[in-house]
Amino acid sequence: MTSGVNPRSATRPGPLGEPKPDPLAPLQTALTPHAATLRTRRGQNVALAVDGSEAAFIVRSGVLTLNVTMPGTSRQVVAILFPGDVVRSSFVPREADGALTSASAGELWRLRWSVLAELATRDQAVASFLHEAVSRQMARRAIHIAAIGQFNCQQKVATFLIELALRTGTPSAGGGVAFDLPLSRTDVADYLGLNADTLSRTMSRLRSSGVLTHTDRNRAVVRDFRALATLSPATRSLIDIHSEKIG
Amino acid sequence: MTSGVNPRSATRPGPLGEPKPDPLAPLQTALTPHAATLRTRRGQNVALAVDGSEAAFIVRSGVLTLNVTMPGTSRQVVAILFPGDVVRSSFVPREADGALTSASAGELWRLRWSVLAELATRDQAVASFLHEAVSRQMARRAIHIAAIGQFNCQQKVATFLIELALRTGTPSAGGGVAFDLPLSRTDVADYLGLNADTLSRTMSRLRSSGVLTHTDRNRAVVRDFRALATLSPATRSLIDIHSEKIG
DNA sequence: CGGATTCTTGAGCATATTCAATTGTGGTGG
DNA sequence: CCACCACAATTGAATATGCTCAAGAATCCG
Repeated sequence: MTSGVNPRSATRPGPLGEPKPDPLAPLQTALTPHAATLRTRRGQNVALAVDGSEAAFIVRSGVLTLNVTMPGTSRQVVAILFPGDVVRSSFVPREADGALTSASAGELWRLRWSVLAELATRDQAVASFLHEAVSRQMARRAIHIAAIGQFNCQQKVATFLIELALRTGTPSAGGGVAFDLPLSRTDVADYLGLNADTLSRTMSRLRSSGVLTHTDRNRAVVRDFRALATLSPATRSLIDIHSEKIG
Repeated sequence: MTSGVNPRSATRPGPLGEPKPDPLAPLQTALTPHAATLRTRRGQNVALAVDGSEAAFIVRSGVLTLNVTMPGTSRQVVAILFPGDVVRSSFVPREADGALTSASAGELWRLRWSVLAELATRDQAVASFLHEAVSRQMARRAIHIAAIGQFNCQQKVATFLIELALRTGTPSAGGGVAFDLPLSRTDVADYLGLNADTLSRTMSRLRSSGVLTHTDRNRAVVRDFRALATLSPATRSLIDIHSEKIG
């Protein structure tokens, strides 16, 4: 059974092939004694609170989505979470039907927030990691908000593809970039504030214009990264954020 | 000169009139020795970095907007900042033309981030304040993202009005809620991912349907809060977030 | 009071949505 | 191995919602 689950997700090679060290390695000894390790499968939901009290989650591997559904509207994917990202239960407003959903097989650390906060007061590395993780996520959300609010359909899709290509892409034959699409069309549409039908149409247009190729339903190859890059107003910001994450 | 500047902004009475204690009072002695106090006027821009190094800003009074402009698109207001909110330079991605703009007269504390981070390691109250401030903001952004991504025009406008009414509203004669509109139509439109014309039209419709009244360009009265509340899918979440902020 | 903004409003238009039909995929069991 | 089913994705035609552009009204500020 090789389908669905991406065997590379645990080791996660860097963008365009550069190997990436695990940024959580230094924290492992500090955190693991207090953290529960959760293994998730595609589609699995993770409860946002541990018996009523606030929890913190640290993504070890895989991809998750943080979702919110306001009454009477369809779901909104508030953020796509990658390894190194941190979520607190309180990041999701109450009465908003929040959910943390695994998009691929992966691993999570879960701690009570009170415990993690306590650890942060003792261990400066933990405190600093938390601050930086949250700060990175704020910057990404700023891009996301700008994309949802100001971009047209094609720009939104291009932005999403570039985001993924930079995160999990590897060079493919012919100068392209290949990467997994851990999210379903519906997930992506809910992330971008688009209709799934419209999204599908837009991706088809990208495919027929030669920018994109699908080897598989869950895998894409960007044949012409340059062309794609010019389609998204956020390209420069995304590249910048991504290179920071490494250095 | 009473115009534009809201004389209440310094003391800031709570929602619907309950007096609200200054949540920053306990931190005053810890922070003020290291913070520069900036007084802003409506329309003023605040530089996001202090001579090249990362800065942190804590809103004392007034209202600010955090803006981002991707090349080739119009501006997006990423967040509206109220007293108690914290912003780091790194919350804005590079290459995104970030700006921190004052929407009303107000006061800011500015520190180098390195200094604030250092203070947080010594003083647990500071650390805890930072974590909670960021967490609150994450939750608000989740609502904002859901609003931009999923709501229609009327729902977006209703959501915005409720947000402001809960924040800065005071009961007015006849059971309504009166509050300042510190943002221009264009600002609000950029916040909601709408066209300014469309926004104006929508507010006119609310006005002619009796929900809303304008005494002044920068001041609004919600005559029927219930009716407005039913127009926004995020009402319950907003109320919840707002009541948390007090308790 | 006058000039410059900002806001409002209308008419026509464009983009994305809706709804429905069709095709494609992955998984299951014969 | 194939047939089948359920689900996801694609595609088309009609529609709706919000946008553009332009003109006029209101308000701000010197």
